[in-house]
Amino acid sequence: MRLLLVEDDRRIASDIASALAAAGYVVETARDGEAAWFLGDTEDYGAVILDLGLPGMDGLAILKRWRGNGRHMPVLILTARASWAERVDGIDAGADDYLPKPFRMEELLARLRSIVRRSAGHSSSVVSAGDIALDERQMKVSVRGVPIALSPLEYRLVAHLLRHRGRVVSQHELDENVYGHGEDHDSNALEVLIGRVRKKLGPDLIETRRGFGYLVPETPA
Amino acid sequence: MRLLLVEDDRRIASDIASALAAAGYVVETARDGEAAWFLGDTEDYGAVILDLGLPGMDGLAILKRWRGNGRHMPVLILTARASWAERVDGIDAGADDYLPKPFRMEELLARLRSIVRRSAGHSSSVVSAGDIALDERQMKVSVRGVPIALSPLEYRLVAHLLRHRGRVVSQHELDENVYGHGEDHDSNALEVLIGRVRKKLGPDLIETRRGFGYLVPETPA
DNA sequence: AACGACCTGACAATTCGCTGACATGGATCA
DNA sequence: TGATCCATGTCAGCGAATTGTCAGGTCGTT
Repeated sequence: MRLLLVEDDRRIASDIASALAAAGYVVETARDGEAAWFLGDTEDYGAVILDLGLPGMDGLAILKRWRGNGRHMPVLILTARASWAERVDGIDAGADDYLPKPFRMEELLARLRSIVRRSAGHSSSVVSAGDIALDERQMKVSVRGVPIALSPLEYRLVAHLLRHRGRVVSQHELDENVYGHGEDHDSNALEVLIGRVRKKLGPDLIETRRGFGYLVPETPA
Repeated sequence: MRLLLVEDDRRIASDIASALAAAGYVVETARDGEAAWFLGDTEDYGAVILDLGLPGMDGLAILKRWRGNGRHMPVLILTARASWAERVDGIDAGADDYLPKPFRMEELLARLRSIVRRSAGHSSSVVSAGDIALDERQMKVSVRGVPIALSPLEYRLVAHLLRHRGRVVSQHELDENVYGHGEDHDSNALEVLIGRVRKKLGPDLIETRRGFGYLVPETPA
């Protein structure tokens, strides 16, 4: 999953970014309000982590402008200011959650999982489709209860497809969420990856929609 | 909106209930775990406010059982225990938000608004005309429930016609929406495409309006 | 009847996605 | 250091699906 991290302090940003990367996310960072606003408005992220103490543009104003433009990705606000009035403001501005500094990285990850899960309309950190189950907390995939070892890229691919099961996901969207970004697309790396995942998880999990993308069907019970 | 408030302390329960009532909610209260679990499992609430310090049954266990039974209403957890580990547990159990006591009533209301807002906003994206149903999320077309495989161009054609069913769509408009733009057509590619779609979905779906374009009637059959 | 709009079947060129084989490069360990 | 494994990218080729073209046919309108 692709995340936007908005944090002006380089040290903190890199700490958070590496923790997120270790948890399997693709992270992009913005260090000022302008960049944050532009990226959040034009790119698609699975979630945004937004520090309110920004130079250039107020974080809440950015959030409100995103929401005003119909951007609905989940947003987790970070701030040193922890008064309840601030929290109310943040939540009413359209934030999905609010985390006061200092915080434990574990809590950040838990809240992130929560808002992502919620925005996908699920209530468990385990998603399943057919015989396949994905446990996002443990980053573990199993087929009929048998755990299957996946490489990092394979895991991201499966995770994104399962989070969006029941919907056709374009190759471009997969590119963005599995690989970082900016890859020249004269390569068939994605197709190879799909093939490898199919070999491991069975050929029926991922359907091809020629010309459009891939689909993991919703399990019809 | 109808809410379930789970809180064993009568004093606190009535304080919260009256604040919620003042904000325009209809509130029902459960004072022990058994009642809470039963009500949450059988009734439909817009949201649940769940105090963890319950007699009878642990709040998190109740929440997990709800989620396990497919109850997806938004849940806001209240608790005096405010350690980060507890919060992580609550969120991972499927809570939508977590509010440590003591709290301001304004913050409770703000968080409630937030989780309710979040849980709304799920639309179906299925269009149908007569026997034909189009699921735009899955890019799937079915006739009388039987899924039919369509090529990309065929799908775009059907999608555009169904989105604008009940009105005549000109060949030019179809050209623009099915193919990119700028095609000189001395070709009858579009007519061929129409033919192929009719062969797959039945000859009655698309009517020809000679000299004007094509029409998918609002509800044939 | 004549004309033009539209339909149909057949065919060929092209595109698309899949696969197996190989190359690269980083991590690990003796 | 060198051997080895694993993850991943690249490439070439295959096979099938897709789609434009064309050559008639059909139908409706005047």
